[in-house]
Amino acid sequence: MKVATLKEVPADAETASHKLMLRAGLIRQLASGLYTWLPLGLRVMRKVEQVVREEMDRTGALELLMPCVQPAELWEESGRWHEYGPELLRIRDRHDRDFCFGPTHEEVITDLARRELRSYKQLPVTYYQIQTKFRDEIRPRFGVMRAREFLMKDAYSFHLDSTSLEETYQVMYEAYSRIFERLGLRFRAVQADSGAIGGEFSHEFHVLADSGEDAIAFSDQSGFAANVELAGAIAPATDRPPPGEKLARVETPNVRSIDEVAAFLKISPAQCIKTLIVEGSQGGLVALVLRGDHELNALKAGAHASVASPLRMASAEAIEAAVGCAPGSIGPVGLDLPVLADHAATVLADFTCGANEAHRHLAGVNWGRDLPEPESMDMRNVVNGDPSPDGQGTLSIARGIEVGHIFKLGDKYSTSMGAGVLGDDGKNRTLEMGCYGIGITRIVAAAIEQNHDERGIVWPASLAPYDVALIPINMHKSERLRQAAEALYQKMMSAGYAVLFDDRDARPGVKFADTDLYGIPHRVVLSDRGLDSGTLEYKGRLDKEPKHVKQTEFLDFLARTVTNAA
RNA sequence: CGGGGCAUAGCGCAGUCUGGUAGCGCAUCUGCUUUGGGAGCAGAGGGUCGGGGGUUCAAAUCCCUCUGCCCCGACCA
Repeated sequence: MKVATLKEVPADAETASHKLMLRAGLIRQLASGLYTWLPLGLRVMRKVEQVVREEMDRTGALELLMPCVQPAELWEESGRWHEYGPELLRIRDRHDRDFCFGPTHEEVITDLARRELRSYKQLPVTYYQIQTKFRDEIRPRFGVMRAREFLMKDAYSFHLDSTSLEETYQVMYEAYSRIFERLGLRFRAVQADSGAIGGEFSHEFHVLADSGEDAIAFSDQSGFAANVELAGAIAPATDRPPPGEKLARVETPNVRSIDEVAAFLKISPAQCIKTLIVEGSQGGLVALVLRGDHELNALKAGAHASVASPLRMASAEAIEAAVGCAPGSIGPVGLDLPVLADHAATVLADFTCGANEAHRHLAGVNWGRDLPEPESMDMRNVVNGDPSPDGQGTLSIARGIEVGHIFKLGDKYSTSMGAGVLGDDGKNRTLEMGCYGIGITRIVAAAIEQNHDERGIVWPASLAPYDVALIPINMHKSERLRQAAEALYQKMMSAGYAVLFDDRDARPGVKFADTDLYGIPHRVVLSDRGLDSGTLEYKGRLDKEPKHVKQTEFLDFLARTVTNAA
């Protein structure tokens, strides 16, 4: 192992996986969002690739490889040359022709399909590749978790009709589940928004980890699971209580946020409402009203006809001009803007809100009495304890890292790019498409997020760069130990194990610490002491104490202990 | 892109306010001692102080400018 480990972490690493990948020598940064994969890291990446490839092959998908660099013409055809925005890295060749570095491959595969697929008899078919992608992320972060250049498995399926697409979608769903199981990851498949790639329906696969960037909601009593972006909040079953208090204007000097208001007035945030001003779809502004302890769901709110989509918060100046006060003192009473309220805010009585004057709030406010009944809709993020949208059980919220995403694309690309086949009636039929992605490099980071301790990485067997670390103690002073260690190394290699032979002239503590940092699942220590007693020492990465195993029985012992020998 | 920060040896940092011989820890190399959880001692190498301009007798330090990187928000595998 020629790459040095680091005791100190580069200052710009924040997450556990990023720090550990740098410390253990898996990656080195070249520039923002660009990483070199060092030998140890590459071995892990290849492991992920291998599992993904095996499971894709098992579904009958066919591997191919498309170029990273793609001609602009194809993107013009699909319309995405203009839609995709600055995340698409555009480049020009020596003839001044436009190209991009592919962030995804729908255009290229659809172009291939329209050339190669002639007859319904060739369907259904699924192609996949494991290829480098480039997305010029606004803000790359967390090491390879959100890099600009990354390795992705992307698959595309082609069908005569939506029934066939549905079948393959199911096959992929199951293949994905097997992949993440085999990789030893705790994961969850959830309903998701299909985002910029387009299409009607999709699932995301999330590796569960507290550091995850996504929030996912799942029911304790049914299979319901969805990205919080998408999880419906059920309107409260209870009716609004009748007004019990008189409308009152209260002085709230320098009190702005909901938490500050609640603390100042000694009430619960759930008894306050917050009013957010967003841009309307026809210009102008719209007021969105939520219960104080709830968060706006931009996707839900943006879906309303009168709200600009995607949702855009109004600027402070626009608010000042329309309302006459700064954000922080806004409320729906007497507001000359369309008001949309979340269901949970609609059922509040005697609530507190901004007075549309600096340093003042209103208390004891009631819909219908003090201001018109609002239009009520679902526009908040679900929270822990909400009822499940399918009516079964309550929701829990967990953090997740999105490592896979499957879409039904329908005919979005096949129509715009003219991809069809002849049906059995001799007429041209537009292809139905599905697309299925897995972030190979992101999985490496996600696996570390989920599997590490204070000493370093703890690889699941299927991801470990080596099965076993072989550590001779003071080998450089003992010729018989050297011979024994090398003989054992050869024996283990012949038995099919991937062995990291730490033959450095280093002190044992250094080797132990590095082995733990690398996350090698199994460790074998060979010493003069052991040779004298005919034993070897074995310790699993998470074991507290080592075991002593007779040399003669060692390979049998390994065979029972190491589960993932190649 | 908006907001905030950083840039000094491979890594982590001090020095900058108040201009005057560029430092510390780790890592690296040599020697000796040591050798079961990141050894000790002695010595050594390693820097155009991110780039460019300016002020000054003198700039890591002051001024201008450019660049890179990181963090917080919208996007995504």
